[in-house]
Amino acid sequence: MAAPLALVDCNNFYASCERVFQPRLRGQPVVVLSNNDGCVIARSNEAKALGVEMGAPWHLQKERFARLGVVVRSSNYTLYGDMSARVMRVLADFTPNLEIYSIDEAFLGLAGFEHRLEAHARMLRATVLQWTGIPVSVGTAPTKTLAKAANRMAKKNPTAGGVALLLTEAAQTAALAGMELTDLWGVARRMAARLGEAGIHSPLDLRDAEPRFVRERFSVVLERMVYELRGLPCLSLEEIMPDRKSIMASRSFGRPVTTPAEMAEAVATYTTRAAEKMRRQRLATSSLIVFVETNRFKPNDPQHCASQAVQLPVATANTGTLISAALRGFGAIWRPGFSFKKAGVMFLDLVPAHAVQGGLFDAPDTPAQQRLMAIVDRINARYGRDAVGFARSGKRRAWKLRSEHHSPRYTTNWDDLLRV
DNA sequence: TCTGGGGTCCTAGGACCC
DNA sequence: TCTGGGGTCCTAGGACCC
Repeated sequence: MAAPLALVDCNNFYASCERVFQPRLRGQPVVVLSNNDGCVIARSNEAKALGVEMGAPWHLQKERFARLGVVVRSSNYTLYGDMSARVMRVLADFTPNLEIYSIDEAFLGLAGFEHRLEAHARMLRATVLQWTGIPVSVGTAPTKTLAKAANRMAKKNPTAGGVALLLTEAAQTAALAGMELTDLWGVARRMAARLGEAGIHSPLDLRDAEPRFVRERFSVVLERMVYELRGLPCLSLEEIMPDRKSIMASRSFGRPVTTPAEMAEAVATYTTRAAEKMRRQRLATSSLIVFVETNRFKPNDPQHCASQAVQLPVATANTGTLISAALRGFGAIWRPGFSFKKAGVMFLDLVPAHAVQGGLFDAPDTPAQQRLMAIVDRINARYGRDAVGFARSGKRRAWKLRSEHHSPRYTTNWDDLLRV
């Protein structure tokens, strides 16, 4: 059998975070609301038991919540991010192979723990609870897809104690028999409908389907799922988190926005926020999209949803440059006479940005350049963060050198660099 | 009045190249 | 009748996830 892995998932994560800091909320129905307090994005078990739906618009539920005694919290993403980091640090003590999958989930490679998988899972669960106050569920299985299913069992089954293992085919068959297609990781409503048309009505049907048929009729993704359900791993543990491929900042407005000045301000604000996020991840962009939307929930109002891509000559993480580019794009899609509900900015074509303060950015391409960047980083760490940077002029890549004794100059000669 | 904010991957089709 | 074939890149749109 493949080396087992575990999926650890924080229970009702945002609601649990609120409880850590307000213990009196324990045992009470708690919901957390989205930005602008628009709709429900997290529910405690007690709230779920009362029939509170995910995504329920708050303005339609206010009175009902009050009647039922549901405690309502506005979301606090900074807090949740911090709690997430604490949980992940504890998990790192329980495996050498950790993949942080989302703010509240992680996969743990468990090679070497085969002889005590259940005890390990229970110890992990107790430790996370004790050190962070967050309850988690642990699902252990030979593949990620089955670990997801195991995790679901651990959550649903009150006698499981938050831990479930799907290590044998018999256990896997029994578990899948109790699930709907849409309970599977990667199958949502539309895909389930299409599968139904092909005579696949349950997770067991899918597991036992012919992989080639599934690939031809559907996709390679679904074919992989067939194998995963059979216990043959197709999705590996990704311990190194790859760089983001896009970064977005967008918001719905609390009230309709009709003037270009207000819209432009929103675009500038979101651009600033996205640029901050991007710099935190040491990335830069040469391509952005700005978009605006009217209120899609008011079909009788005039609708205008538009987006505009803007290309920059070089990758940058400079807020001013990005704002002026975003506003240029905004100018192309702004139309008077509409009530806008939402706007946003997305950065694409992200490249590693080795920061040059106030300068240009570009990414090292070749392995040789990457090795050189490691040297550059060390020089900068020792002599100040922008002692050496690099830039690009047209298609020509050049290193930008600075020191106390020389004015900045560009070079393509590595030996120059090593003399700095 | 009021309905989230992020992300990823795959596919299909067209342009273009040799 | 047939009208090269293979490869890459780009874009738009769909589907899914947390």
